[in-house]
Amino acid sequence: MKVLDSPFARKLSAFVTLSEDDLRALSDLYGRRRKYPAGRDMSHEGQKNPVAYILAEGWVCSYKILPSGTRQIVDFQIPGDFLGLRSVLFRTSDHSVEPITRVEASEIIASDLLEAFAKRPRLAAAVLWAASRDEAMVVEHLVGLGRRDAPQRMGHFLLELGARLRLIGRGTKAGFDCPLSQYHLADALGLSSVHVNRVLRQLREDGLCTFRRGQVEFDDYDKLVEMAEFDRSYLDHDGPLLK
Amino acid sequence: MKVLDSPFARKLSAFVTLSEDDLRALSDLYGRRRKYPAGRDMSHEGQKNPVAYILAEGWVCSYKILPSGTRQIVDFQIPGDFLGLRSVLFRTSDHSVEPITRVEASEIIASDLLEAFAKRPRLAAAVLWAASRDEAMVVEHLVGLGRRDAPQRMGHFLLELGARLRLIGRGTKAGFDCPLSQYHLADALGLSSVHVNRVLRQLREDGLCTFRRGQVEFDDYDKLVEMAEFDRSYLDHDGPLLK
DNA sequence: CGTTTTATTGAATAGCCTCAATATCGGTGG
DNA sequence: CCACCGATATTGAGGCTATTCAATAAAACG
Repeated sequence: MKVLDSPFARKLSAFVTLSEDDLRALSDLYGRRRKYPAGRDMSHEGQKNPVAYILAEGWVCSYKILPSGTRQIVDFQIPGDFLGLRSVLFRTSDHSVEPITRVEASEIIASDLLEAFAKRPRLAAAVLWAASRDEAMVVEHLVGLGRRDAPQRMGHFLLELGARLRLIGRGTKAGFDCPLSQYHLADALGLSSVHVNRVLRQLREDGLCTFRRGQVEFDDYDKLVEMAEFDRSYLDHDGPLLK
Repeated sequence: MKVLDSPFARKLSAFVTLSEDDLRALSDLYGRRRKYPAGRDMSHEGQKNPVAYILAEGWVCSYKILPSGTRQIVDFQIPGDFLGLRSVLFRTSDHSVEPITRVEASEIIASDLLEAFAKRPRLAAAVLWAASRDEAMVVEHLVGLGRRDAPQRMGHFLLELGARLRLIGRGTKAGFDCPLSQYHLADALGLSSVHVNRVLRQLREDGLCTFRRGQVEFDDYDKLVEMAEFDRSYLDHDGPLLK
């Protein structure tokens, strides 16, 4: 019953009711499991091999590099997340993917995926739900970059991560383990790493949360939610319409 | 042969070869055509009626309002663009939609769409391509907010709009008609309207482009491309894999 | 342990914002 | 057709946020 308890299954089950058969179909999907070392890119912008994965273990980020050399991280993937779902449907991936920790990922064969969708509509619905949630997160990220100041952005980001991790049993309202460096935070939040450091200090001194040595602690969860104007409804919207 | 020359068909045809039959199936999709006045929202955040449209005429924007009252525009839709494709698949739309000009849009019935997809895979592929391009634009927008300064952001934005409009025959390398106010630009680019004004002046004085009285003129297209580091490859990536 | 990466802090600066005032545009009704 | 009005655009002054440069400290790694 390993699959039933995989991060992927846990995440989906939280929003779409999946039968035993659905979950079994899911497990059949999993192809070869591969490991990737931290740091070396798994795929590059413009690359042309349509492969998708489900992250089983570890964290990765998707990013773009600008001509000036600066980097913008678009999103992070944690265990249970899809990786490159879009690049299965389209030839080129338009961003690069870097593993932040050592990563284990199960390859998904595009044709298998489509077949499983045809046979098990609830599974298809669940995966589409996940894809839609990912898109909602990107939109929320965009809104934050455009209209939130640094402390709010940071708070919002940590709260979102926390909520995602709780869903797969890797975090609580008290906090979570986080392998991100301040450079990662800077590149995700559109800030300089220096300022990230200052903002983290601010949050710590204000008794909102503490990020130290790979560990995020929510010192006052509710106050942080209020300060960051974190409204998690975009994360747990209803599942797709099932007829 | 009206459909063959609709903005939507023009856009799709530029990247996926569509047969006469494909285009006819497309035209059958179009439901009632509706008009909406400028200014009043077509749909609100959290609304629960899954309707999708294809924009036939006019401009709209999708945005989110923060608790503080500020607004972040996520993207603009121009003739030929899909509207609310996601809200057909999911119950709630997570953003609001405001028509910028008077708008004409054709309602798309969700079930019709899925039916047409089953019968005409190339059409499905084309629509998926369009959806993927939209997502790529959102990502590029995010990158701009995170890592580009105001003049670059503005230049990039105008160039992208120009490229999109050219695709539907509403613009050239010389410029295009643009109904956006400086407030729209500000809310899209994450700037204050005051600063938008200054940036536009800067671009004008530098001989890059002129935005005045609803008209964008590219005074030196190549120089603007260089200054904004505009790489349009995300806009015209290959069509989807067709077996 | 030495070496590299990551974190921390200070000082000076640049970019963008807010507030506020004025000008211009576009439409509307007399 | 003109006078008026609200919406949009323009410009200045001053302030705050986040940046860059630079130097040091602390962890992490082999």
